[in-house]
Amino acid sequence: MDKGWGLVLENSDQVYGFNSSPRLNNNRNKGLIMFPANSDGGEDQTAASPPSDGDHTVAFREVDFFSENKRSSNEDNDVVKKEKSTICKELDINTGLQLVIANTGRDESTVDDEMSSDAGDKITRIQSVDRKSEEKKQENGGEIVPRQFLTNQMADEQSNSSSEEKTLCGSPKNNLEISKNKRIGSEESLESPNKAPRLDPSNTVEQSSEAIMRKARVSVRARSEAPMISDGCQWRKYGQKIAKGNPCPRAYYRCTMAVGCPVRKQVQRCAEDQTILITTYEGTHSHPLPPAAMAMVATTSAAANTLLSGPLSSADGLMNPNFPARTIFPFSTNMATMATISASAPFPTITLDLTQSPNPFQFQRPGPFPMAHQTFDPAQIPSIPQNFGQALYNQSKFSGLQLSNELPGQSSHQTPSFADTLSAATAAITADPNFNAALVAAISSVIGGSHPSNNRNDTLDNIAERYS
DNA sequence: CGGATTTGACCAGCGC
DNA sequence: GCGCTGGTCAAATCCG
Repeated sequence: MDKGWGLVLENSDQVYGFNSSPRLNNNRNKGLIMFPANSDGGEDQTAASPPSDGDHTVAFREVDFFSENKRSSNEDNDVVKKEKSTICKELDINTGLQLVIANTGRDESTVDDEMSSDAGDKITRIQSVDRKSEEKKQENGGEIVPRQFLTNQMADEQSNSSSEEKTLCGSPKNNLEISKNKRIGSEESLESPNKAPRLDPSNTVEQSSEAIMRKARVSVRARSEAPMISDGCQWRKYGQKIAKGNPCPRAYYRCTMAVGCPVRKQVQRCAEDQTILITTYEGTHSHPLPPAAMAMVATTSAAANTLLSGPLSSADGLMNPNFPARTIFPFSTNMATMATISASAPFPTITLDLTQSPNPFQFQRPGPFPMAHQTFDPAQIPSIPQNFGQALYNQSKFSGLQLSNELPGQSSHQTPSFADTLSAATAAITADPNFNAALVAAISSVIGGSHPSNNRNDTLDNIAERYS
């Protein structure tokens, strides 16, 4: 993984100029996005073989949602490498299970105390017991899945894990849901486009690491009539399927920026709300990326790391099993999911929900940014490399955003909450040329980006103190 | 003509 | 073992 991770501000022109492929300029594979065009828009927005947007005739302003005008720094690269290295170490011990174990342990402690009071014990057991049988036990009710929330959605997910997208769509108000993998085979099948044999537990660390990275998914939900989100990478559609429970077809794309790049993404519209486009990224690019793609890559990769970084560090204070999920995430009813770490899905998935506002992409002006009423503590999500977070933070500042970890109940006149940040980012995205930076900043917050001006640990401590 | 998309077929995992 | 489902392949087709 030689791509950069840090983000450095650059001229956004470069971003938009990246996709030079004629295809990308016409109605094919145009990743893009999300804003209904202004009345005077006039841009040709025919969707290209969208998974399901054939019915959408509205013209939209094409926007490179994730195109980024930043470059990575070597420092950030190092940081990421370190984190990956950590994962590898874990994998070295137990390649196939580590991811699940790690996530399970972390999430259960992060999410729900009632269900995870015995987190440590579970981790131990899971490590020494066949995961399949373990899951079976849990699913049979003999043992509650610790990482899941006590929500209806959770029940739904346990009974129906066929589609993470569906799950997410079905309960937009759940801000954080955590679970674990259920299927390893399918995950591993993705390891190789050519149906490579399943991973052998004795595989090299590198292989396992890659496999794990591929398992992690980052899903982005956003209202968009456009067929696909532009993220700066070049994608080639290689399949389309009608997934159960969703009349909208799911399109499969593969990164074509480099031969053999394992990154794939799925694009599908939400069954409940077809204006919501769900883009799920999976894998790690095996090639240098253009600035335009940095943001998304950094985001998804960081998110993936978040999911895969192993048992949460106690330093983060997230291991406290006494955290009532709903207390930590007292989301208001009028706000959709901000960030979701899904476990019922076949893969550990973190969902970045950008559908907060009725239609965040219809925002007319950049500021003042709308303040969300819900709060989301980024600290509840395992951290990503500090430098990365710093870079994003700096970027966010550049975009006129402020990141914070406001606690639930805290007055918004202090620093904006995560939700605020995301909302702000969303708003900025809709009207600010630097929207990319804003988005990245917001997302980075979701996935744990840190920044010096916010006392993340203090926030956690406060939470722990308040709710433990 | 080259590259991307379409789409039916195929494969593997999972549940019954 | 069989059927269902998700994911992928690859030939046919489309398009600039």
